[in-house]
Amino acid sequence: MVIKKYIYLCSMFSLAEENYLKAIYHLEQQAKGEVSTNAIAERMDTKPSSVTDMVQKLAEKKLLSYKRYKGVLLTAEGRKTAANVIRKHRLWEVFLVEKLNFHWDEVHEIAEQLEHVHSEELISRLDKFLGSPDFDPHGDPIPDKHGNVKRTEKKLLSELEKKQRGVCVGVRESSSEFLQYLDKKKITIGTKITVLGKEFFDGSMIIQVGRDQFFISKKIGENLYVQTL
Amino acid sequence: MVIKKYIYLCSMFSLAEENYLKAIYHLEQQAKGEVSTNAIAERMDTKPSSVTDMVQKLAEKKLLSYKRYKGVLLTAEGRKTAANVIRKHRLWEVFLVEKLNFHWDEVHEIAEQLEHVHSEELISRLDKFLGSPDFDPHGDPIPDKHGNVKRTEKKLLSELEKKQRGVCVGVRESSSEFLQYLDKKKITIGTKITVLGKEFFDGSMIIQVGRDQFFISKKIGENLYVQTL
DNA sequence: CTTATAATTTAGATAAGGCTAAAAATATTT
DNA sequence: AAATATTTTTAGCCTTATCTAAATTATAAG
Repeated sequence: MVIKKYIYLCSMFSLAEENYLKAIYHLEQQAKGEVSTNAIAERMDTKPSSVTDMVQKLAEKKLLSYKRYKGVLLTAEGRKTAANVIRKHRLWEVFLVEKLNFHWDEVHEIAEQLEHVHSEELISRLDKFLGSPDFDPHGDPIPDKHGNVKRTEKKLLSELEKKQRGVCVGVRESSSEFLQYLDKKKITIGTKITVLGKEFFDGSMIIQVGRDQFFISKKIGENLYVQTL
Repeated sequence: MVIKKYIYLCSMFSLAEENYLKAIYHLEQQAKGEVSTNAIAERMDTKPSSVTDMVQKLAEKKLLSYKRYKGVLLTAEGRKTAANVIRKHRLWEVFLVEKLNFHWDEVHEIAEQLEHVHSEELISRLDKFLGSPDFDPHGDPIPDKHGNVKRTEKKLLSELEKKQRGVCVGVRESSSEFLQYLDKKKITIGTKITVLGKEFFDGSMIIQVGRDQFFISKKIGENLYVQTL
């Protein structure tokens, strides 16, 4: 019965470290370039001073590069580690939705715990059990075991087909009216959009944004860039 | 993104607390009466002084009764909490073996992590998904959601007399070495065993398993539970 | 090109959980 | 019943991950 300690000695990173790496990974994606201490603190609902401490620790472990007052960037090692946590998170989400019939908006916080269970073998078998899915229930891509993510090209929202999902990555027209419209509909960079229906004859669509579902005209769809998921 | 903290606020007990309760629960079973600080320390591979600290904390939370120098006893609340952790552990073990095709001697340490994932709904759905099993892959009973355990009339193989028969229902020691030994001898849950001979002076036995007959030492017989036929 | 503001870091503190060494209580011998 | 041995507890310290408050650096404004 000397098993408990063994587990934690073997798991290379602590829960907190994994959560920091994951947060930084996500922040690096959306805002290319160094990630600021403040941004990390905000995302993790913690204080900037705490972030500084942890970031210094992670820098010592070569998981990221850090220069004071300059922000951080994950190293290859750090990025791979983060991707692996995200891989676990998303695979568990698939499990929860596909096998345990959870609704896709109920699974996040449970997966948030499951992602920290350490066992390569477990994840390998879970992946196989689920049929090696490429996307989680929210449409986010599942990194492979090497931490590589299938990158998708950006398209116009109007190019998506029914049931496809995309993340808003930009606009083609940036008129005030259009941006105000997007604002009203709570669409911004990073917002995930699901196409629920598409009308052939006028190019209009029914889309889902967060929990809201609504109608958009062809003109809207042709002015919004998305990255398919 | 304020989810992380919520989880830990909502989970009433820490990882360490749950592990203590579980250890004390198991110790209460085998050695009726108060459980000593030392016994807990030994089982948890920690120091008696650390146990004293934690035990005082758990006593304040009314999970156990504690008088210094006298040992501890779980309260109804503490016992229920421990049983719930054990329920989760054993359900996950069933999942790992039945669904992910792990071998029964590989699942303990993974379940040791999974048991601390907090979500009543998750366990309820997992239980249903697995067909509400009554026993884990080692033959140990799975407590119900109220913490009640179905007690079975199980004996140690070593308690059987010559010519008696029994079905293997579990193991007392679940070390990897022991489980692998059983595997080599093709003994698993449900295997029928016949005692062909018993040596008084060293407690060894000759048993029949399927068509094979072989010798087992006292130590083997004292770590294998059977239900007499 | 200074000054004001915002972002970031440092210093010192806290809480959880654990450890060592020493003290105190209980058990066991003689 | 006293002496010794064992068990248990106390006291004080360590580490991790967090916080607050104060100091520092960068950035923006005048």
